[in-house]
Amino acid sequence: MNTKFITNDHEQLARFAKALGHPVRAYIMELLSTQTCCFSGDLAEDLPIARSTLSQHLKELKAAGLIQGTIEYPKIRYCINRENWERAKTLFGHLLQSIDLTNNQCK
Amino acid sequence: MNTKFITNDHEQLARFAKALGHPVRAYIMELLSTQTCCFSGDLAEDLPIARSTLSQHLKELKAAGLIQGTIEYPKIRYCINRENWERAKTLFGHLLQSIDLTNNQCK
DNA sequence: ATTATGTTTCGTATTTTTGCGAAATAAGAA
DNA sequence: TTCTTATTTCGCAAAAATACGAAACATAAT
Repeated sequence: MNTKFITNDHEQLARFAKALGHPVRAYIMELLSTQTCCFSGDLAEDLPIARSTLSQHLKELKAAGLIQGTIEYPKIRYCINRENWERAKTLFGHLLQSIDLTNNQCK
Repeated sequence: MNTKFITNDHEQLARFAKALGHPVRAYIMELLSTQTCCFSGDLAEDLPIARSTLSQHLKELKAAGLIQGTIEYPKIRYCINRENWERAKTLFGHLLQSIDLTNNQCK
């Protein structure tokens, strides 16, 4: 996108939103909100998808910057990327809260 | 998705997130956070995309329940869908805030 | 050196998304 | 009735997302 109206913030928000835009990925992020870390294998036991598919979802979350992985052979420990999560929090928070619905109603 | 782990909330969050997962749609929602309503034609003048493409983005936001349109010939007035926006606020808010990053760090 | 383990990458198929221009639509104005 | 206006729907093409199984990978254990 190249316009003076669509800003980097819009692009970044869209990138984060897109990453959360699949039930499996939403589930993973929610799981990481209740426990500090997780492993691909544990997720695979809960989810009705192939391990290779799960791996791709993790890859996408990582590409969007929402998670990061550290190798602990033979496993890989995934956890939230703090810095980017704060950014997502700010961007979503701004959008969601700024709308004062009491004053924002089409009659 | 059909698993006891992925809930309706995950599905709904993903649906909202997916709708926000494009710069143009993120822009539109942000615009609707600063002004009560907008018209497709006004958006079209700001955005570097075809009107038919813009129309599809509006259609998707509508399908996700984030906006609604009321006809005012020859225009259509778009505004936020209050009820669903509250739901989105709750779902995103829950996910984003629940993560206490001070206690959620992989060493 | 071989095997075992947890995970990813590769190759491929299917579906969905994104985008455009042309045509259709619906109602008000002339 | 015909024209104008704002927007959508249609038909299509190109790109991206989703999914799978098979093969590859990297290291630790045997």
